[in-house]
Amino acid sequence: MHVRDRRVKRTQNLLAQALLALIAEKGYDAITIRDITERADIGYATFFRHYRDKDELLRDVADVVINELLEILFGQQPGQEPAAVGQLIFRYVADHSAVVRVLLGSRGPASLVQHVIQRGSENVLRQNKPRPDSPVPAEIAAHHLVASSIALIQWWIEHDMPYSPEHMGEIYRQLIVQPTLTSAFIIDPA
Amino acid sequence: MHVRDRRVKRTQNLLAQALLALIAEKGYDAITIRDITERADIGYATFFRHYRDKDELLRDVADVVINELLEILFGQQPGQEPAAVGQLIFRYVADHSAVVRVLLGSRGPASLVQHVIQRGSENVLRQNKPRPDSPVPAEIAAHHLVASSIALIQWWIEHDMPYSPEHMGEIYRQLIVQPTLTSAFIIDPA
DNA sequence: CCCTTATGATATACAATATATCATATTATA
DNA sequence: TATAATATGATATATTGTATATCATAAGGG
Repeated sequence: MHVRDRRVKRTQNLLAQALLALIAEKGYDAITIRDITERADIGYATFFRHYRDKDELLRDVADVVINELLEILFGQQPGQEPAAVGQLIFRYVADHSAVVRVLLGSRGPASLVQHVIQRGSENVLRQNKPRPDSPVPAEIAAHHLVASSIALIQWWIEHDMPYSPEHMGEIYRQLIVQPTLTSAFIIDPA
Repeated sequence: MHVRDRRVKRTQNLLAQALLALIAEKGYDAITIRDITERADIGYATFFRHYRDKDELLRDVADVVINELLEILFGQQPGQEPAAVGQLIFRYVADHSAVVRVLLGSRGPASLVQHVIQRGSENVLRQNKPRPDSPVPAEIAAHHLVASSIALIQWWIEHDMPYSPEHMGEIYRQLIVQPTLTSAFIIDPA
């Protein structure tokens, strides 16, 4: 197992941190590559030795967070208490609000949110059994579940988290999880 | 009432049509202002006599469609059949799929979708009476209703509309309208 | 019909991307 | 620790796209 050159790791870390800080400051679109390299105190040309463009760096940064969140959401036993899962989500978001705000917020690129929805839907479909007689196709239900979860998180973050994670978990259950599960999936109790 | 100079109207129309065509072809971000003016067969500098930048032109174009859609959704009597409203939405989308695909699709900018959600939520709140004892705040319910409607439309469009508007209307009712209304609003029958 | 104004064509300043080169410093590893 | 490999910094440069200014011409309004 090769440990990559420390210089590379250092550079990429500095670039990632610089990008996150800058998105929070002025939004993704307004950032130039020179902004990033100056903030990271890295030579301008060095950026292109690691990433083709801004988007590639962002994807790299985002993957870490996305995998972490998906792990929390789907890394556990299926058939778990839906309310408990909701609390877990909003606790995680609260604990990582700086980064999540950047990645899911309106200041980040839309493509990222689409990517998260894509990966989340696949997980939902993998872990839930569709109800055969439902007029709501499982694919749509999964997409709805994930997309509206993200929308709810976005609302919460953009309004500076005015309700507790517990409260949001309950809202999440009532507005999203319960209706989706009952109308499109078979609920298997533990 | 002043009728604006015909030349202005003509130029802005040409720019709008060019933008829509180009977004469909290669996505919003990839478009340059020179692309637009060449497609519209308009002088490059002329663009800036009408719009500050690409985004301003897009907003101008989008407002027409957004107002039309909101008119359909909320211009009618409240307490209407939810299923009927759902069908209206998906019929409208089907009839204007080229433009809607551009405006709500992944190739357009995220800010537009946020704007639609914002305006839609305000309308929902204005036309529905919140249930006082609900753990789900009306503001969140309204946001959820609109945001997940748009997500559903996006799914439908991006999958080339595999189900009929009637079927989508039923899915819409079951997955979104019914749960949202029952958990956060007072349903008043006609 | 005449005056106003929108447009086209063109030039130019400027900002940002993307690549190339070469000397230097850092790292891996034998 | 010595040596070879390579990542980095600094710099130059080509390219692309934005944004503004100017002036002659054409189109439209009253």
